[in-house]
Amino acid sequence: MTTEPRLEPRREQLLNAADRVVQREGPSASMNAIAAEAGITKPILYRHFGDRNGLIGALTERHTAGLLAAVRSALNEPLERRDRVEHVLDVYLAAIESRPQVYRLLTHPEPGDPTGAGNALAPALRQIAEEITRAVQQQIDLGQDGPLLSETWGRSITGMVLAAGDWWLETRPCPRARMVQALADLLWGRLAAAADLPPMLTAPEA
Amino acid sequence: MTTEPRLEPRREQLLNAADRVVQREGPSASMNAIAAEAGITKPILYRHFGDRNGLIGALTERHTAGLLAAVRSALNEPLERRDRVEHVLDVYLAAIESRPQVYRLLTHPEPGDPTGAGNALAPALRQIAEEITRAVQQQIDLGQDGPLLSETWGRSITGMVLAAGDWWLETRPCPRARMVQALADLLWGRLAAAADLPPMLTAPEA
DNA sequence: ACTGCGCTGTTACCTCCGGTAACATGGCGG
DNA sequence: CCGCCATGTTACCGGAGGTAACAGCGCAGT
Repeated sequence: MTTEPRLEPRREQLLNAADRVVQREGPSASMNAIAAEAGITKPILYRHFGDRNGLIGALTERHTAGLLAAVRSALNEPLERRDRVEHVLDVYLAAIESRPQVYRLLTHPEPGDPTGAGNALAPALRQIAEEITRAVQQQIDLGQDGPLLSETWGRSITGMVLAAGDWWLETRPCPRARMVQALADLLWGRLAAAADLPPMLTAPEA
Repeated sequence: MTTEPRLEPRREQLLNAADRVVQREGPSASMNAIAAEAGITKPILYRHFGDRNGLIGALTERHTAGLLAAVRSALNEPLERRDRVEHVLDVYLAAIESRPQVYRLLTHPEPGDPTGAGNALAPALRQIAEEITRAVQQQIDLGQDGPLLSETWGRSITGMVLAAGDWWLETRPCPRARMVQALADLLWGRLAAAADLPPMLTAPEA
């Protein structure tokens, strides 16, 4: 995105090394470890990327493109609305399932930057949220509240799928298709539509 | 929760100091800074709390109780379902609004612990998620999929409100009541029910 | 052929952090 | 008077991110 790969080959090699280390050790890999994997020492890394945030930023930018493109394309698939939503959910879950370590990096980077933090959504996820917002705005008629609702919902849906996806990856409580159904059902208001259950008595042991 | 306050007064004093520092400097405050605020030096902190995670853990436990109790009570309010949900949302947003730094600590702690991380939901939020799960299970008839759906939805709703709440707190795009409406509308399937918008043509500039 | 420049690389160091070891002090019940 | 226990200290360790200073190498330009 920022520069063509062919123009900065050394940078690409270093990013490849960093990628390998992060796959192996997680996003908290040290700069020393990355430098060692690349067969060099720290100062070179800093020359190329400025600081740690620059490195992991460049690393995430690489992978963000793919996920973002997949989600965007899913959002514009010519399907019935419910099928489209299910498709988007499935694409996201399939992505985090196929390469968990990569997407852990995108979804849960080490904050590091104390300025303006306190945000649940990492940059890659913010981009996804914006994509959802845009899609909602373009495809659905929400009246005059459209802008506020679509902005809110973009972030909300992203946070929802993020939390659900993390939990699903960790505990694998069900196959992917069922998870997609559960999330789509929630968005389709099944929580609101389902019948009441009789209130629990104080002693249900009888 | 773990110990009565009166039994360990020193510990409470230290936690008070830590609290002050975290309010002032955010969750990444150093142990030295906390010790200095308490008028002592590091080793005493480590004697009382073991390590940094112990300290911030004790600190979060303190505040978690209040938020959790508020949410739980809201979940059991005898209202119509929509009103109850709105009430829960409002309680949560009011809480993070009233003391943002405190709830930033609960919702976005410094990970620190590399084992088993990669989870979007901090401990306090996991407890909220469980509370929602329990409420859904007790109050709503979801058929035989109940357990899976309620577990999924508990996490999902928590993640959704977390992301939306963070964004709302940061940018304040609307008053709280409107935010509550936007979120409740999403849960009530308005995304599914709203009318289609005509597909954008390739050149809408004409 | 020499010079300058830009890129690659190194060693050695700084500061700050979480965490620990070793030692000193003071109150208090037996 | 004696332990004992909690309180407190200074001084240190290893490792993190980050930087300064220096060294080689290839390759233009004159």
